[in-house]
Amino acid sequence: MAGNQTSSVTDEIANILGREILGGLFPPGATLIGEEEICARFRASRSAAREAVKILWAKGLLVTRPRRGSRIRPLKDWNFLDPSVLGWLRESATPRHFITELLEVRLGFECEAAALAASRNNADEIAAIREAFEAMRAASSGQGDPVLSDAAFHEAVLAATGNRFFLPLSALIHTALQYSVPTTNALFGHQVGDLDAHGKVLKAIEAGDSARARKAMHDMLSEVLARVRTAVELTGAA
Amino acid sequence: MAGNQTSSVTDEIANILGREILGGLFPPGATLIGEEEICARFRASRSAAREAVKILWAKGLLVTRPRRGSRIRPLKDWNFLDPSVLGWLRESATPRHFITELLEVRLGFECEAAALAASRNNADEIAAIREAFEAMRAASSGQGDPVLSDAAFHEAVLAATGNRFFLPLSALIHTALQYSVPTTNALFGHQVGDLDAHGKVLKAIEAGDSARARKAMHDMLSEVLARVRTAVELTGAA
DNA sequence: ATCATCTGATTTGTCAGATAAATAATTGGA
DNA sequence: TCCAATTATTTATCTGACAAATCAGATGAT
Repeated sequence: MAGNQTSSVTDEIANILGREILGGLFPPGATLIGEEEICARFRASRSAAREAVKILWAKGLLVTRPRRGSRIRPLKDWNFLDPSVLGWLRESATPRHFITELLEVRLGFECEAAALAASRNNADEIAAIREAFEAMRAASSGQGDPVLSDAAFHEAVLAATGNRFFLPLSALIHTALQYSVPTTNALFGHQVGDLDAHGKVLKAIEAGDSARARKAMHDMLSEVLARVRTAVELTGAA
Repeated sequence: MAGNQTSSVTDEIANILGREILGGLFPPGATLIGEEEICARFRASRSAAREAVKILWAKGLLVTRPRRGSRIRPLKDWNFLDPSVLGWLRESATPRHFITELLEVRLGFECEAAALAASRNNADEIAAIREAFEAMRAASSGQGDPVLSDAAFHEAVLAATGNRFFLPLSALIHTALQYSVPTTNALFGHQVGDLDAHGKVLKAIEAGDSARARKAMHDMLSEVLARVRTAVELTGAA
């Protein structure tokens, strides 16, 4: 992910401030630095500063009012499932708690997603799951990125639900994998067992067996959770 | 919901354009009207127009590029769980499919949330669930808003998970209830049975019984789903 | 004729400065 | 001490300008 492809001034400001907010530099209830100070700090115009703050506002991180400045909102209003917010959080999160939290949520909706994908039985979308599975197999023998193919598998399952509200959760999965796959791989080597688990999910969905798909997904994620917990104990709690 | 409390120019533009995008006026791949046209249409400055577009960008609806304008992104990139996006979608959604989709997702994560809330066993947060339950009881006899107290109950469960990533889902619950409660109430009158179902969830969580909490939540949501399907059949499919 | 390159037009990105509106802080009077 | 008017500060909006990116068409070479 080297490509720091010269993002715009506005995005740069939004990213840095977002990172600082998620990192705890501006906790809920605090007030962000004012527009003028943002301009000075980033050597940018007020337009850029304002648009950056609007981005943070759009993600639920703060509210702005004349004279009062930008006040950080309570955590319950933060859009933790937003891709950018997840990214900012990832950079400052304590690994142990972070990955456990992500897996708890995945355990909730991914099992249901697998069940729905099986019941929906859409040929094209199931084919996409199969392709991602083949990519994972290739990646397990060194051909391709294991994180990306793994993420593609799970995202394909979400798409196969035919339910729009599952789609935004792919960002969470992506973040979780970026975190957990390298960690567990470093300790246990390539996860051939994980490939089998994914295969079981795929087969259950192909068979249109909702209950089996749900269980296969549940088993797989529980396994990952157990492995991560083991890894944490070995490396020491963060 | 009378309070159209004179939102800012920027918000006004973002709301209207967001509604139009979610309503299908600008489908994925299409290009939004340009900044100049936005200025003309809303009689606003370019600053306001640009900040509005930035909001839509922040929610994943579009990408902007010089000369190419704002291109609407594919559905998979839309932040369907964002409160504003949900609101815009609600205004133009076909009721039958919409409410079913929402319940499918709730069935996924709310059962897990109830189980987590039970295992976490945080006294303060469980007290909040109980309070919301009492508010529901009051609302069922005409004292207070049934939608708000119902939403408060479910949001309290999410908060009791101690997991930040469940919090943003409260917007989805709120939207779902605004939709389903009036619909089912109109057909079946006040839902006393629903109150019992909520009571079972509360008791399981208070007892710290994860499995029972999960099942109670599942039973309740399945019941709602069944009721909504019945209601749809009675009123005619949309 | 086909392709690459150059030129111009169009649209977003950024900057600068000014005025309006909202609200916190201060001040003055009763 | 308390309340009301005033002042100061911050965001909200507007205007106008230039920069940068990119598409479309013209130009030229092979």
